[in-house]
Amino acid sequence: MVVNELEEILLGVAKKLGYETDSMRVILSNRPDLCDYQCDEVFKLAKSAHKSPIEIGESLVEEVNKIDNFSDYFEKVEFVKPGFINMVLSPSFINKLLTGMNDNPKFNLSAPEKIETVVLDYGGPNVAKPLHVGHMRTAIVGESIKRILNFAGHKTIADVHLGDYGLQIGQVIYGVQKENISLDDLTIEDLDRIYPAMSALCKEDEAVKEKCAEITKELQDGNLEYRKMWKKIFEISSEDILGIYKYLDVSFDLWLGESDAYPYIPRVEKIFKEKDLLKESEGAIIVDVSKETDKKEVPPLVFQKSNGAYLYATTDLATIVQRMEDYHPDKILYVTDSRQSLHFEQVFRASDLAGIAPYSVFEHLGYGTVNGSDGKPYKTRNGDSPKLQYLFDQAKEVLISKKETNADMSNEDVDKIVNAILKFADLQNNRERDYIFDISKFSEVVGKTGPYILYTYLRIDKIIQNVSLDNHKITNNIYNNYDRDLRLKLLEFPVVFKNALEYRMPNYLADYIYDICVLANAFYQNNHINGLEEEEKKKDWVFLLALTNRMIKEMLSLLVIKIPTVM
RNA sequence: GUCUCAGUAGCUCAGCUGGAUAGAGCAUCGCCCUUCUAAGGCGAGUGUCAGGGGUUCGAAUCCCUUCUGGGACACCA
Repeated sequence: MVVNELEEILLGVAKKLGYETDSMRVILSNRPDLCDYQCDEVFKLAKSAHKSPIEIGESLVEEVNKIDNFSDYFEKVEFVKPGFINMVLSPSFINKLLTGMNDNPKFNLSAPEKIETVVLDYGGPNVAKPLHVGHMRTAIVGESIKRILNFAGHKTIADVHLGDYGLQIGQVIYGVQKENISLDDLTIEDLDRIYPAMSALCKEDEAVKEKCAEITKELQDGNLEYRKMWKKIFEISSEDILGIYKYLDVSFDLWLGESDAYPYIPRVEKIFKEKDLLKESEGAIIVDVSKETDKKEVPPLVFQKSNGAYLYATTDLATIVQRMEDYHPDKILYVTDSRQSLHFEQVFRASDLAGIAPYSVFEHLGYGTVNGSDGKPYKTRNGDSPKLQYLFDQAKEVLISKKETNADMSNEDVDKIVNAILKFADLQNNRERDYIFDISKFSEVVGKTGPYILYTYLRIDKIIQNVSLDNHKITNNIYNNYDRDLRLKLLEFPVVFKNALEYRMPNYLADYIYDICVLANAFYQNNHINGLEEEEKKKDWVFLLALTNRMIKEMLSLLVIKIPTVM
């Protein structure tokens, strides 16, 4: 990639001059009026060499200007006080890199040093409760990170990890019994109603809470009647969940859940017992996961409740055993609400203590709490959060009302655009931040939105459709600043992607796609291609736009967004 | 109480692995459709980057501290 090549040149020069350094870090210019790329290492060299940065910078720049193939890389390299090396790339360098990107299915992205097997745990819907906005977040962020990992060349295994065996099931079973609904008549609407009601009731009534816990425990112990009810609830919910994931184009390799971890619990118990890690405390079995170095108090992990039932932490540990045995992953990533960070800290530590999987295998990728426009968190347990389906319907309605012709679009295209609206609105947020959910913002179709990206793609597509490139090799020319800006932006891809991958931040890609689209819009509106008589220029530009669109399409797919046929 | 995350333009946010003049979208106000799709483009204005200290040649970014708000803190997930 660009920065590597530039770094190599500068490092070579620095070493030739006898400066002791092993890296000359080059970054994208933050003063595009002055240069394309900059290097700020002069300050550090000055410190270690006990010389003035000006002296060092000027000597470096002088030497760079003397290299044989200078014009293969640069148009200009200059030193600017107090210590910046400013580089302007030559057209031939830019175009050489673009050609390389065009010839490479991954746009010159280098292969990973080690191909890792990564298990991703996202989605995590509770059977028994309707999917709400928070579930879209985990599904989309998780799916996007999965696709980013795959694009980078890693191997992924995505597990939906259904919440299908915890207390919430006990609550729903209790509710179904209480309302005396026969299993054959049970519907998703019943579940939507019963879960929030029972959840609220448990908070008020201790006796009901105990009863629900009791049911949960008996279900886990194999009570046939409860087992039958569980199966039915599971089936109804799964159908609903599958439908929504299908709509969102989110898919999983494994459709497992907490219940599938149960067979592994005896083994987990044995491992912990052998290491003498299980302690009794207040009737419950716990694992002490605190460390002396802890700044805060880390409470023990509750392995088994005093009534004998198992909890989230135990099934998570059992799931880790299962995953290590079946897939030997290098990493296990969990995409959940960041409020669960303490829980995962406990589980990761317990796993490490017991030698199931070392702490370094795990990453908890937390995302911000879903808040309302008033800044307060949605109380999902009380059913206050809007259902996901409502969100889809709302976005669709706004979309259709936006343009008369939209009513004539195929359902398929409408769905793709609705997906683009929601996902781009979601993924352009930094996933770690709290998430203000505002339905009008999530139905927005103008500005920095999914539709803007799709619109740009389709316009470009229309322009390039009629020109055949016949293996055209771009010339050494760059024709104007609109043109140059777009070319330079495309070169940033490997760095942007690398950051998105390393930090697991899809919003880096979202921002980047948007930047490309802004420049592409400016480019084609100021440079008419159709009717151009200069054949080479025309083909150069079509080449550029074709590459732009290929990249947009590929990156949209990393954001789980598909392109419609028309808009 | 302890820990933790945040506070950036009127609103919603990006930037935070330290760099030169802090960026987008929305909203507001102009201009551009007989011209490859106006869901677009061009132009205009707005900031004590919560306050205070520190480290550094250089801080929105790192450290300390105060204020404000969110969240977590063993038998929920």
